[in-house]
Amino acid sequence: MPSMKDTIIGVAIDLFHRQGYFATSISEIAGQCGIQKASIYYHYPSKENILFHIQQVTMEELTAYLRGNLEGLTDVEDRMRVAVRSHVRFHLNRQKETFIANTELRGLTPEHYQEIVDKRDGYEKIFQGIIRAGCEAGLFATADVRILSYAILTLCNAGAIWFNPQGRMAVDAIADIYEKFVLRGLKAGRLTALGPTPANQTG
Amino acid sequence: MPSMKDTIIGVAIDLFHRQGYFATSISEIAGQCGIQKASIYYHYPSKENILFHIQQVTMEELTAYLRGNLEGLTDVEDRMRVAVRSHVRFHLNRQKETFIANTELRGLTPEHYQEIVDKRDGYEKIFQGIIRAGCEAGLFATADVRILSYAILTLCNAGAIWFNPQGRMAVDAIADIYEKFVLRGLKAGRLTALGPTPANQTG
DNA sequence: GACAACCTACCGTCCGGTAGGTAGAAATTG
DNA sequence: CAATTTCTACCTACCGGACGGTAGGTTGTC
Repeated sequence: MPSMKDTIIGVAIDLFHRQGYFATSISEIAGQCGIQKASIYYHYPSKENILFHIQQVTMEELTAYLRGNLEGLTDVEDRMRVAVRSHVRFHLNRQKETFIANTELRGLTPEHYQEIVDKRDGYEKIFQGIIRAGCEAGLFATADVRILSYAILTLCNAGAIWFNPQGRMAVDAIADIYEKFVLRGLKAGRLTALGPTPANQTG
Repeated sequence: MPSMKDTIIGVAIDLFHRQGYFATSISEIAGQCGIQKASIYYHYPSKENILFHIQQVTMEELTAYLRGNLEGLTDVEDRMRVAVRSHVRFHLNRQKETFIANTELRGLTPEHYQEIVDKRDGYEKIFQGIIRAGCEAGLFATADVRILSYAILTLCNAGAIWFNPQGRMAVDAIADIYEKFVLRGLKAGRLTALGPTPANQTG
């Protein structure tokens, strides 16, 4: 049987995901936990702290999962493939938390906001390191590393928005699609020589 | 001199973008417009209606921009390139509005929500049509068309999050990076035959 | 009897929205 | 042309309700 502390987090994750942080009230969380509003404050000091706790744990586990998966791998392409798969898998398996972590930054106090942003930066740096290594090895087409890393991470987040655990697609099948798309997108090679882009895009 | 109706929208776009819809009050919008809270209700019937108006106009203009850019193009690859550039350009040039349209869906009434989602579906269908044509022509690697379209659109949205109009990167340079990444990612070809993916990704 | 884990009852604040009024420009009318 | 009405674009003042959070009491267990 989970502790009430954990139950609160679970309910909060569910509600924040469904309705958003600001649209969810403490009484609502308490109600779904089967306790009164004031009892929430026995376990957590504030509503913001619940949100912060969710984000903190999610970011730490996301990073730990990636590090664990990358451990021992040296080949750049392998590392990139594994990194993408790790990212996608975590986001699909922990759909609600990662969605909250991606969209509810604004509910945090400035200090907590900074802490989460720092954690996210650290996570992104792992991807940027792989991309940079791939570019230097001549394996990836050279482009702005930060832009590429944001692009890849955002792209993989997409899955978490529409993914339905009961739906027809399995996590691994989705990870496959993203992995191939990203690796092809990164790769240098003759396929990149596709001639000039169509003209006349003023706007 | 812009009308007060337009001023309100402009201020609302700015505040919704900076603070979020729920964290922005009507009095705050009114304050920045130099009028009283109640006067807002002379121009718009509700706070939600202001949000809806922003989203509706943005989605309509986004779609019109894409259709205009695609007009007359028949080659699938050309169409995809232009579609990506169109999407990226609009999102960078109309950064605040598109950000709101992407993140503040929850503030809408069910009816208005449905209306915006329908508009977005229509926009996505244009991309899906191009992808499908590319797959059928054997030009693009075959994969789930809907997943690919979400991936591409989300990927291109990424720019609007961090883009700084005063920063070092020009809109066209960013559009270039995304265009190349997406086209490589989509293409069928020998570079996709990269051997099996690294093993052991249990989660 | 100490402490964990709840409860009831309440507070101050803020927010979206409304009621009703007013100054002045524009339109209508004799 | 002058008198009057109508309309636009605002205003002040207020309401009901919800929300985050607090004070302080109660119950059951070690």
